[in-house]
Amino acid sequence: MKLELVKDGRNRYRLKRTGKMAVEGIVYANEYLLPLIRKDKSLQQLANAASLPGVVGHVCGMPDIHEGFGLPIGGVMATARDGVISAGAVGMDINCGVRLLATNVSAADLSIPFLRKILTRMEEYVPAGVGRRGKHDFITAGVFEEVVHTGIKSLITRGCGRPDDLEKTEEGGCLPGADLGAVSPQACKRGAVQLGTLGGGNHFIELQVVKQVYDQAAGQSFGLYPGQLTVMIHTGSRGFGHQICNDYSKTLLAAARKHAIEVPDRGLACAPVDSKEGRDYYAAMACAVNFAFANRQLITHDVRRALGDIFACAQDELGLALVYDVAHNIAKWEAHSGSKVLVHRKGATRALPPGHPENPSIYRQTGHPVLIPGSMGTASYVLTGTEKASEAFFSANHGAGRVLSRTAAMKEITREQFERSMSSVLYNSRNYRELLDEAPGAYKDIDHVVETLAAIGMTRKVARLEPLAVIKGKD
DNA sequence: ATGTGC
Repeated sequence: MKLELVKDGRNRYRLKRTGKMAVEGIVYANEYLLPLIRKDKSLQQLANAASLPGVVGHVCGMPDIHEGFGLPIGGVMATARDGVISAGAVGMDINCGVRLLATNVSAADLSIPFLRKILTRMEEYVPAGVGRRGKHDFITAGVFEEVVHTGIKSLITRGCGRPDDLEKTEEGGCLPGADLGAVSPQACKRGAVQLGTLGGGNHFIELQVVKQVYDQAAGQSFGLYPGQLTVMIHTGSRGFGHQICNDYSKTLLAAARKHAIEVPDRGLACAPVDSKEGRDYYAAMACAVNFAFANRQLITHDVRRALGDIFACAQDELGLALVYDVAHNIAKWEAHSGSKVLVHRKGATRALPPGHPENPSIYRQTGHPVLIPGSMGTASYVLTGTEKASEAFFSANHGAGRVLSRTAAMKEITREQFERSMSSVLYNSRNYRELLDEAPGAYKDIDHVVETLAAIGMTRKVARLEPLAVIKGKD
């Protein structure tokens, strides 16, 4: 199948309908990003998604798009009530997402040894790395079950958080419709012991400094100002979501066959939204979504404790207010152009415009914060959405996006390149090879990625954050 | 992303 990508305005391309595509694709890229996007199977994967039953509007590729399992990472696909739901279009790490905490501390006052002390204490409190288990004894099987059904509220009522954390989390930290009855015993077994752990790969806890505020009003509303120390947390649903995605990829493949749905790629295995298999996947996915919100909540609690310890003061003297928490691997029912559609975002962030009723009331005027983590040596951004993003179901990119696979990064990036790219950032590893697959050189240029949408008014830049010190999971 | 495994 020959794919045709036609430029249609600045930084915007239409992927024309061909073969079995029911809708067109839209891809956002500038001149630097477009050749990178053409290098892998992203466009073919978008075209595959466009052929699924009940897909509506456009399938969209964000500027950080790259090849994934089924739907590309950086992809958005919406389906109607009579359409399908796909686990591969949500991703392996269900509700992978980002949180930002704002301190009232000036970053310039912090010495390198002091930052190192904070890193060490955070590492003590938050287990990091593949397969690690959580340290909080109160997370019994009963609490786990409560958490997956009620999200972050159950942790906040147990003293692991503040009341205002609730309204500063997407969906209030709980996606409705979760049912642990739809989750395999194996997934429960993995999940119950992993709450409050960081994981590996691109997950991190990072100390940052607000380098620039572009939008004073939004910056003020979000509590951000130049020179301020912030903490960013990037993690997801760990082995729990991973197991659910694997389990349901098989279930949904069989279901597609049963319902006579032609699946263009097993990564896009799917079932009708309104079938037993479709409803079960949604109920299981919602469990993993709530687990991931709770995971970031518990890590937030541990980060607040760690900073309180090292600064030797009460936590709230340091501020440490939650700015916001966004999901970037999720499927949700949302109203778009007057009808409810199931928006699958995989490596894409919801970005509601100012005034949109789904914004939390404290951010109604500005639009909620959209958090975009860079790679570990590069800047992160805080953005807001705009009305112009409606064609993308109010979505923005989710990060920088890979440009080298993990294996390619291990082969191609030298020690000198790694050390140069990390020269101004503290990190928690003695051996650079442990972090090579996450080197800044393995990622696209975050400034290009963010600018691609900002330049055409699909997002507005609010603040740029630069890394000071980072904890990554190591094996 | 992930006990990196059908």
